[in-house]
This record gives sequence, structure tokens and C-alpha cells, in this order.
Amino acid sequence: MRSISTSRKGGRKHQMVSLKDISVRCGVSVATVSKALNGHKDVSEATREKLLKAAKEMGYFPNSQARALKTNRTLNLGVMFSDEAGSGLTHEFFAKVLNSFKTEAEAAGYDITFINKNVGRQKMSTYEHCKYRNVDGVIIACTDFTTQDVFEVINGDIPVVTIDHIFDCRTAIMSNNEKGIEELVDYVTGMGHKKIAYIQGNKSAVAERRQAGFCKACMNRGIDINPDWLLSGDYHNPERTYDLTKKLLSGSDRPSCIFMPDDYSAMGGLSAVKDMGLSVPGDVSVVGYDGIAYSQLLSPRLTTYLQDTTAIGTAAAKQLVSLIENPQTTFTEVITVDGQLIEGASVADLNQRH
Amino acid sequence: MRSISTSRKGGRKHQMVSLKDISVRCGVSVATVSKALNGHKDVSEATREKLLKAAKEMGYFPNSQARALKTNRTLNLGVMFSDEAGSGLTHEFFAKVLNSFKTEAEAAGYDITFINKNVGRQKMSTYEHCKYRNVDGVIIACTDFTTQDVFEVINGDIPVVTIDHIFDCRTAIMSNNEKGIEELVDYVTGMGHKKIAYIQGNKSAVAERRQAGFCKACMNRGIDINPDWLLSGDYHNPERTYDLTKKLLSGSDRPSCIFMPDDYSAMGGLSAVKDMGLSVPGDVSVVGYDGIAYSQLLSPRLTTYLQDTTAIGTAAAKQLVSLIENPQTTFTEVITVDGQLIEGASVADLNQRH
DNA sequence: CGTTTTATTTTAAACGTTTAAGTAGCCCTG
DNA sequence: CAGGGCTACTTAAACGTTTAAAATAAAACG
Repeated sequence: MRSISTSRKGGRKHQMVSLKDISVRCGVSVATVSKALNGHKDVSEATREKLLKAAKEMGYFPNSQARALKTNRTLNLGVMFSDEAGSGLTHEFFAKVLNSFKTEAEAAGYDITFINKNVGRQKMSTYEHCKYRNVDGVIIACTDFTTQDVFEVINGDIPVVTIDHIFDCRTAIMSNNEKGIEELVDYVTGMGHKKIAYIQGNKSAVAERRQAGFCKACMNRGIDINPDWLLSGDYHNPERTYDLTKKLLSGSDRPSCIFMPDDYSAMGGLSAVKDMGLSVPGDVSVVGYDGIAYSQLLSPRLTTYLQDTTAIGTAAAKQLVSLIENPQTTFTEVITVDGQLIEGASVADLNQRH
Repeated sequence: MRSISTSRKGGRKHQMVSLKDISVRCGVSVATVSKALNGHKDVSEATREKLLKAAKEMGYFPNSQARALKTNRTLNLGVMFSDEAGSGLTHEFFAKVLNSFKTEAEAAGYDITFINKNVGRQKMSTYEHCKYRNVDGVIIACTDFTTQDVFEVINGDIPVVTIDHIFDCRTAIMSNNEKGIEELVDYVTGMGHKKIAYIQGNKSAVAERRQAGFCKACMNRGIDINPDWLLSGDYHNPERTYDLTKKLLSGSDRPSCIFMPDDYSAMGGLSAVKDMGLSVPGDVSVVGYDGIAYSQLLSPRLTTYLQDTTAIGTAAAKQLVSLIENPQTTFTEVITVDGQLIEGASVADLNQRH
């Protein structure tokens, strides 16, 4: 453990007013001030008012470090982003979830800190970092839940909520991926499509659930799944999706509709269609997933499934805070959040064709 | 100040191993352990090794709160997002800047905390919050720099770096907006355009600089600016831009090229062009600003100006850390970061027309 | 008016660090 | 051999809180 530079004590930092300052000015003990400010009952109304007034006048604010040291609570939540593609905050789904998580957490009085793996230039695991910073809880939102780092946190003793992945004994918030895909399949088959291709995202719990939903819905609708049209691609990767789309469309037998891994990737798919001299939805229909803002600014507007990121983030924060503040809260809750199909104009109605 | 619930001391939290534990096990004083682990010179190699080994075996990690309490340094940086449109993290430019800021800050050993306005359910200003959390520095990145909250921080005694806005006596990282617009104007006029319209973004320092660049470049190129074609719109607002674009195109005299406030808004503009039965770039050319990922997935690919978000975020972090660690660092530095024109296919070459 | 109860305040210890100052022990050196 | 200068430690105080326990004052009771 190398030294951190602590030579200049305080340095430019202004001296904050402390409980002691107030106690001196008002002629009471520090303990009384603390209790008055924290609303304990064993302090008279008169002194409480005097102290509150003084605190306000002197611009007092508690020192979070000292408080945390004593109480072992920091009012801080850690955010763990595995960020494998380096997209991190740029990923609209995560950014939106995080945004509403943040809003809800703030309303409950918590701050958000990103948990990284080196602090003060020394390496530590994510879990160690959480311990170091003493976060009261952690939210895990990432694409790859199979890393050592994730396991450590999951097996640790800090309250945890995961997004879109279920661990035994941990609370999870799940976007309803099966239902989303099923609704899309229902919609598309309702429009008369039978030749449906599906480009999956990266291998992950989410991808599995979506595929399961896809197969189930096709089954129910009596649609045969052509194994050649079930491709494994990447999330958030327009280039890859571009290639796969071209591949799908270059065969002699063409699907009439393609499910893209997500809206962002779909843009690659759309380019591929166009580059092959075909049109959407005239020659081939396309559906996305996510319901990101851009998808509705395209022409044709993309038919997609809007994930309720606000509800997901909010639920995550609520659950996490609840785990922290009422330790008896059950650990294993799984909360499913439904989304909503957005009917764009990227799926042709084959029923009207003849 | 209402009470925070501190009833259960520690609660589920695991007890961390402390310097005391190590000192007991190794039969030395706490001070020696501290100094050994912090690399002070007045401890023998033998004991240092013994202590380091013990620390590792026992899974010791320093307690950041205790350390901060003593040293007045938290290794924590505050992020201030004014977030007026509520877009927050969803804003690609900010998300990208923040992402690289985060990466660089982490490399320097700092964590990132979002500064909000209520902690433990009590309201406080952003500045008060910074004091409460004792952040070592703050980065301000927002659209509106004229709020009370911003002023308070700027006038405070915490190291600050601002993004895209200059205050006296504070370090600022500026995306080179004049140059960006000038290059775009040069490019567009080079393609033979003389009838150029400009939809501005929200009133702000950035908008002013861009407009200045626009006017200057037009002047230099001998282009007359038609006041009717200088509209004030909003950043990040496709709907507004849609309306303004329609307005521009419905006059008898049409511009041959339109500068959009930003790429995201541009998508609204593109829709407007299309909805009027016109084509890009056949009937009217369009340029954006920002160089977001989506802009290059459109067809035609958008001609735009890529802001170097990585360099901006990195520079911000570097400067902030430098301000913190070397107090003698000059306060008033302004760092300008150039971007790069991206030639898409949304601007017609009028020179070839005849 | 002594005694118990209740309301209010203070004392003191603790949380886990850092660090100035003090204390040995030891080796030099004039 | 007194004194100075190292080296390798230890002591003790401090950072700003919280809180159990003790102390005091005030009130109530029989």
C-alpha cells in the first residue's frame, strides 16, 4: 500500500463549522448539539431551537465521514458497470436506467458513486472497493454477469440489486424480455409474417430469455423456425448486425421479417437492407428492441419494444434502499417490469397484399 | 436537521479488519502499522514486510472515512450535472465526456460521485453537498451555467473545472466551437453553397461561440447572412428543429443548406425535409454538430463535426487532479480541444451541378 | 420534607486513521 | 565519555461524530 499524499493538512480547504463550534457558542455540550440536530427526544424545546438557529446561522453541515465512521452508514450507493464494450454510460439503456435509479436514490437521501478498481492508485477488486468506500448498497448493471468481480460482490455481505440477471438469494429487477419478444412475434405474425429471422445478442441471460420467448411464441403461433435464420450476433453492434443482415438477405430464400438484437444494432441492419437495394418495409420488415429515442426518428419509424427504463431504475433504487433500511426485507425478490410495444412503420402488413 | 436512522450499529455489515487488528497480531503499535503501509521511511524493512504480509493475509483495507476524517482528502470527485431538460446521462455528449473523465480520474485513483441536492432527506445546495461529502474537486458540465447553484460552487473554495463555459479564475475545458463551425462553413461554401441557414441551440456560451464562428466564417467567405435564416432553436430537441426546418423550407426563397443545432436535433430536421417531399442532399443539404454515433448510421450519413469527447473528459480530469494535488497550479487555465469534420453525404456538391 | 420519578444535560468512550513529538538504543566522533 | 546524530519504534492527540451511561436538575409523590 503506497502512500497517498497527505502532506498538506487541509490545504486550500476551508474549515467547516463543527458541532464543537456550535456547542461553544451556545454554552452546551457537543452531545447536546448532536442530539438536538438529530431530533432525539431528550433535549428541551428551548435549547433545540437555540441550537438549530445557531447551526443555521453558522452554516453548519455535518461531516459525512465522521458520521459514517461512527454509524457505519454512508448514505452512498455503489454502481457497478461491467462495461465490457467500453460503451459504459454511452449505452442508452443503461444510461436511462441509471438516470432514474439516481433520481430515486437521491429522493431517498442517497448519493451514487461509481465503483472502479483502483483507488489511490492501488488495485482492488470491486468488492474490496465497496468495502473501502463503505457503500450501503450496490447495484449491478452490466452485460456480463459471469466475472469474478461480480461473484465476489454477490457472495459478499453488502445489499445488492441486479438488473436483468437473477442470482439465488439476491434481489433482481428484470425487464420482461420474454413477454416483449412474444408480443413482437404476435404482432408480426398478426401482420401475416411466417418467415421470421432472429439475430440474437451476446450470450447472456437476457439473450436466453429473449430467445426462449421467441421460440415459445413461434410455437404457439405455429411458425416454423428456420435454424439458418437464428443467428447469434452482438448487442449494440451495428457493424456486426449489418453483416448478419446481409447474410440473411443474400440467400435464395429470404425471411420476410428480421428481429434485430436491439434498436441501435438495427440501424446497421437497416443500412444493410438499403445497401442491398431493398426497402423497409416493402421488401423486408424489421423490428428492433429497446425503444430508444432514435428509433422513432428514423424513417420508417422502427417497430420495437420499449423497455420501461424508468420503472426499472426506480424499482432497483426502491428495493436497494429497502434492503438497506429494513434488513428483514426478503433477499430473493424478483421484480419483473413490463414494457410496451411501439408500432412503427417498419413491419409490412402482408394481409393486405392480395 | 432530522435524524438519520442510526439505530442498528453496523447491522448486517461485516466487521472490517483494522490497523489495530494487525498491530495486535504483530505486536507493534498502530502507528507503526500505519506508517509501514503508507510507505513512510522510519520503519525497518523487516517489520514493514512482516506487516505488509499480515495485512494481505488478514484482508486489510483502509477505511476511507477514517482516513478522510484525518487527512481531509477523500479521493472523491463530484460531478455536477445541471440536467435542465432531465436528459442527464442520456445526453450522448455529456455521457461520453463523463465516461472518459471517469476513466482518467480512476487511473489517478479518484472515485466519482454525483452531487445532488438532498442527502439523508434534507435539502442542501450543491455546494453544501460538496462540503458535506468533502469531495476533493468538482467538475461542472451542464447546459445552464447561470444558476445560483453553479455560482455558489464557482465562488467556493473547492477546485473546479468547467466544461464548455469560462469563468474568471477557474479552469475550463472548451470544445473548440468556433473552429468547428468555421470548418463546416468552409466546407459547405467550398461545395458551392451560398444560401446558408443556421438553427441555433439554446442561449448559452456554446451557442454564442458557434454563432460567432458562423458569422465570422461567412464574412470571410463573402457570404451574406439572411437574418430570416438565423433561427434560435433548442439543443437536443428534434421536434423543435423539425418545426423550424419546415419553416425554413416553406418560404419562397429556400436555403440550399441548413446548419442544425446538433446531430440529435438534426434527425428532426431530416424528417421535416422528407415530410415536405424534398430530399437530402438533392434538394437541401444538412449539417449537424457533435458527431454522435447515430449520425453515421443514417442515410445519407450526416456531415457533422465530431467533438473530441475523449480528449475533453481526459483533460478535465487531468486538470482537476492537478489542481487538487499541486495547489500552485494556475487557476485560470483555459484548454481548448479541437474536433474534426466528418464528411458524410448530406451536403450536395453544387460545383458539379452545371 | 425525604424520596422516587422524570426531564434534561454532561461525561466519556468509541469509530479507524494519521502524525507530531517523544523515547530508546546504537554508533560515531572529538 | 559527553554529546550528537541516526534508526526504529511508541505515545498520544486529533479529526467530527454518535451514544451509552452517569450526573444533575426539576418535578411529583406520599
